[in-house]
Formats: sequence, structure tokens, C-alpha cells
Amino acid sequence: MSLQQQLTEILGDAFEAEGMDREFGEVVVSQRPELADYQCNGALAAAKSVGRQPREIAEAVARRVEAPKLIESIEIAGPGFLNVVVADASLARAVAAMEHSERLTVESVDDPRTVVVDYGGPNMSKALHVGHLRAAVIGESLKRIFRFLGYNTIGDIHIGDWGMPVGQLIVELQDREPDLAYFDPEYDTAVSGSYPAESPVTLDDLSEMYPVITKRCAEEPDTAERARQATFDLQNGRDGYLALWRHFHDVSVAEQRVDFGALDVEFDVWYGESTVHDRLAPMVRDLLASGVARESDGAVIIDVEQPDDKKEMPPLLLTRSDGSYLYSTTDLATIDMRVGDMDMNAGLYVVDARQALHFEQVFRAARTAGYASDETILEHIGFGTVNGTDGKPFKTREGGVLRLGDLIGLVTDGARERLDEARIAEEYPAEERDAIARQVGLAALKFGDLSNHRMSNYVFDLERFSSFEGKTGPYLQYSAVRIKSILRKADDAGLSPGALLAPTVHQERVLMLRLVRLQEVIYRAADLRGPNVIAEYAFEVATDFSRFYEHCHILSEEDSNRQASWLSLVEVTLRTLDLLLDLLGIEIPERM
RNA sequence: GCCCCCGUAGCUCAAUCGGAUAGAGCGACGGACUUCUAAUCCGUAGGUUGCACGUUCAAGUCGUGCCGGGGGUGCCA
Repeated sequence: MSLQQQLTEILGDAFEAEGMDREFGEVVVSQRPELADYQCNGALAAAKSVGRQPREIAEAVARRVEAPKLIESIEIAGPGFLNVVVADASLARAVAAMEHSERLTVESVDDPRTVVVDYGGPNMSKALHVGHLRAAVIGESLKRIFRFLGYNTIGDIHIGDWGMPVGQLIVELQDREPDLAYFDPEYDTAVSGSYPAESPVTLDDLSEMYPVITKRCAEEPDTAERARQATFDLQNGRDGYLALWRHFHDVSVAEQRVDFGALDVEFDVWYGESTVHDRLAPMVRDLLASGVARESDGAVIIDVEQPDDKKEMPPLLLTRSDGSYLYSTTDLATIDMRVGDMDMNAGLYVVDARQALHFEQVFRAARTAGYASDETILEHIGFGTVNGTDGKPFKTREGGVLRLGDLIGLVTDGARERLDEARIAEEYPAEERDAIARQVGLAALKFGDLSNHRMSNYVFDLERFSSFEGKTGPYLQYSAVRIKSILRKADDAGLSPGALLAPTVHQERVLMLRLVRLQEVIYRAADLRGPNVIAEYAFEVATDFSRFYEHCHILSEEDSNRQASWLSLVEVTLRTLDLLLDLLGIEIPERM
């Protein structure tokens, strides 16, 4: 049990002894660190329901508190706040408990249910660009957070590979190379052999073709109609198109594996819309038969509006009037698959906030259809857009999109330049320098993203991402690296960590208090689905360490017991930073 | 038209499900490197939390109405 939980129990007991709900005993971190470590606001909340004065309640509760070892003092302040100061010895014990715990005393969940994190979501045929960064980075972090807490967590990339874009690309390729076998309706694999094993296009080709054909479809109605037809034919199993689709898919996935790999983003499964293609026709048929879906203007829809809706709620479109499927169809079928085959209890969809309505519709439909029960959590984890310094969606100076690989290159170069400036870096082997530059660049990129609240649109400023100073990923790495350096030197000198003593220095005590909050922070991040909670706390841990570091010179400390205690303290700090950064998908170099 | 998100220091952003005196970073100004890595630390300046009402012991946070920005609103994803 964390220190905060223990205090909450103690205060809860006290409220209960006074004849009030123990819920009022909830203890939170103090907002006034100069006054207290923790505080309880329950007396104010309880006042109205029990008809007593807040201060009078606070005084009565304080008298009931029994915890001579844990609490140094408990005082009433202001209108009725209960300010709790933790005893130094118990604070040290709490940190010591972290030291001896593999999980830094963070408890696992009692009920390890299956959580599917759907993130990344790249369209087949498109090279990754900055727009994909947020989904990848936020999703990866959430996956790691839930996994660490003990959930059975599955990260699914969910590639967009079965919708209109594929039909559009087929049409564009046909217009460019009409003689390819894939387009010949008479082509008979039994007579002419199978389709070519070599892809007729590269991913660069597809990336170039995609904006061309989307523009054409917007301007040329008959081209759009052909794309719809191609989509329908593909979805209904036309051999040539399927063969072509396979090529598009393979060249796309090959490059996406490289791009996501470069980001250290790892998916457990590489499913996509196409994964459920066999389920689509039977699903629509069954939903029509059961009356869940109905025909409307030639299309098949599911009505999802509810009586108490305040907003317009258009029906979910299951098929177009030509019978082809949309991403609504595949998303719905995917829920059925995840619940049925993957035992999903919770699905977290880390997708651009602009798709909020779509997911609302799909989730409602899934419940109406019985694919998801009321117990199944389905959540759209939306996030804001990445803008340039002009406030508009990020573009390069030339006006094009910045590819993810190029972006990683830019921040890596920036990190390498910084390394060149540092004297101590000269002796590093070239390979290590490259590895450090990459780790530091990625840290800048990821922390820069994750430290923002996911819902807010944020400004992507390359200057800021390359500065590596202040509240940045590299700052956190740097703090951890300095600890590693201390521990190495201590080891060389034959010094080893020892029993944690009660803090004697202000900066030491502040650091300890920070560390023992770890469990609450991680659970809060999970509850809010907000990696920025982790990012903020990690920065505070690093800052507290830096202050301690400036103030207390560990290796020259003359009191060997205190020195050993400090070594333990910084070791716990390092492990904490390591965990937090790992939850953000950031690695720590050995030195930098 | 209707709905959703956002609006906080010069700039970029936080703010522990309603708590005390709204915090960081950058930028500005002034300090600290013969000491465990200065990618650091210390200090100063900087605010009517878009506006107005309301709810209550207490509002950046909740409600209503405006203003401004972004997005969505059945055959794109």
C-alpha cells in the first residue's frame, strides 16, 4: 500500500470513528508543500451533509487519528484543511520498500482484463509523416502503461487496407499501366500462370499516386465511380485486384515496419481492415435478418440515435448503395472479432479527435448488435492535430508533408551536433555516438509530444525540439545518465548502496516525497488515458534529483552511512526514471 | 443551423475529477563551472485564466449565454 493509501486509510478510520463516511478521509498530495506533505479536504466536503462546522469536524477527526509512527503532525488550516506531515523515518521506509521491490511497490491490478489498444492506423500505401506521430507515440505509451499495470494488453496497428483508397489506387494504376495482367478480366491463372510475384509499384509510387487519384476523384465523377466499382470488385474477390492488393499491402507494411521500428513502436499484431473481410458479408446479412440493420436509399444502415440525444446522430452506414463496404463496416466487424476471438474487455482507439462521431456510431452499433456488452469498454482516445508555428497543420517550408523518417533524421542530427559540442563525447566510439544521437533525438520528439495534453492541438516547432534544454526528453535522460555515472564511480571506488536513512536535507526529503507518489501517478495516467501525466511527473522527478544533486555531493560525502543511503536513494531515482521513460517509450543511454 | 474540442504569463504548454497564494519550459535580465557530466543549478521580472451572469464555504475547473479559433455533421478515412 502506498503512503498516500495508508494515510487515506488512517483518515478514513478517523472519519468513521466520528460517525461519518470514510470516503471523506481521502488524502491527496498537498498543494502547499511549505505547509504539509499531504492534505485531506474531507472536513469541508462533509460539513454540509452532517450539519457541522468544517473546522470543528477537522479538529474532531484530527483527535481521532492514530498513527504515531507514520505521521509527524496533523494540523487544521484555513477553512478546515487537514494538513499532514509525514514522519521522516516512515518516508525513508517507503523509499526503502521501493528499493526492495521489483515493481517499485506499484501494485498490479486485481483483475487483469484484456485491453486492445488500437493505434497507429496508417493507411496502406501512404508513407508515414508527422501526422502519424501522435497516434503512434500516444498509443505506444498507453499500451505500455496498461501492460505494466498487469492488463493483458494487445497493441494492434489496424492498417487501413480495405476501403476506398485501395480502389482508387487500383484505378490510378490501371490508367497508368492498363496492360498489366491484374486488370484483364479474362486473365486465367489456370492457363496463364499466377500473377507476377514482383510488385508493379513501390511504396514511393503509391505515395505519389495517392494524392493524385484522390484529387481526380474529387474532380471527375466518373473516375470516382470507377474507384467505387474497383473497391466493390476487390471486396467481392476479383482475383486480379486481390493479387494487386497483396502487392500494395506488402510493400506498404514492409516500409511501415521500418518506420515504426525506427520509432521503437512495437505492435503485437499487424491486423487491419482486411483482417475481417470474410466476416463482412455474413455480418451484414445477419444484421439485416435480425432487424438491427435496415435498407435505406439502397444502402444498409444501423440506426444509432437515442431518445435523449442532444446532437444529430446519423445512422451508421454499413454498405454503400452499390453494396461495397466502408470503414464503419470493418470497424464494427473488428469489434465482433476482438470480443469473440481475442476476449477483449476494453478497446482503446487512439485516433484523431476528428473521428469522434464515427466511433460514437460504431460503439453504439456494436452494443445494439450485441457484439459488445455493457461491460465491454469501448473508448475513442482522441488527440489534437500537430500544427506548424503558423497554427495550421504542419507543413515543411516547401509546403509538403514531412516524412516521419526525415523528421527522425532531423532530431537525430540535432542531437549529434550537441554531442559534438560536448568535450566528453570526443572519446566515444562512432557507433555509440550514433546510438546516443538516435536515443536523444527520439526522446526529444516523443517527450515533446507526450508532455502535451493529448486533446490539445500543439505547435510543432523544430527549433524547440532540437534545443534539448529545459523541459525536454533529453533533460530527463541527462538526469538519469548522471545517476548512472555516479553509480559507476561509486562502484569503482568500492562504495555500495546501503540502508536508507531518514532525510536530513531539504532537497533529499523533497525527492523522497516525489518518489513515493509513483503508484498514484501511473494509475492516474491510466485512468485519464493520459501519458502527459507520466511526462509531467517524470520531469518533476528529474528536477528534484537535479536539485538534490547540486546540493549534496554524494561521492565526497564523509559520513559513510549517509553516503550509502544517498546511493540507495539515487538508485531508486534511476529505476523510477527508467520505468517512467519506458512507459513513454523513451530509452536512457549509458552516457551522453 | 446543430454538435464536439480548444481559449491560462511575450511564446509553447501544465494545473492531482471543485480546494488554500494558478505552475513549468522557452525568451528577457542577473548570478554559479580547479568539485559526482553546465544537455545543469540559483535568483528577478512577467496573470482580471476570452467576456458576462449563475451554482457554493470554495470556480481555470461545474451550469447558461455570448466572443474568437479548429473540427464534425449518411454513401472518404
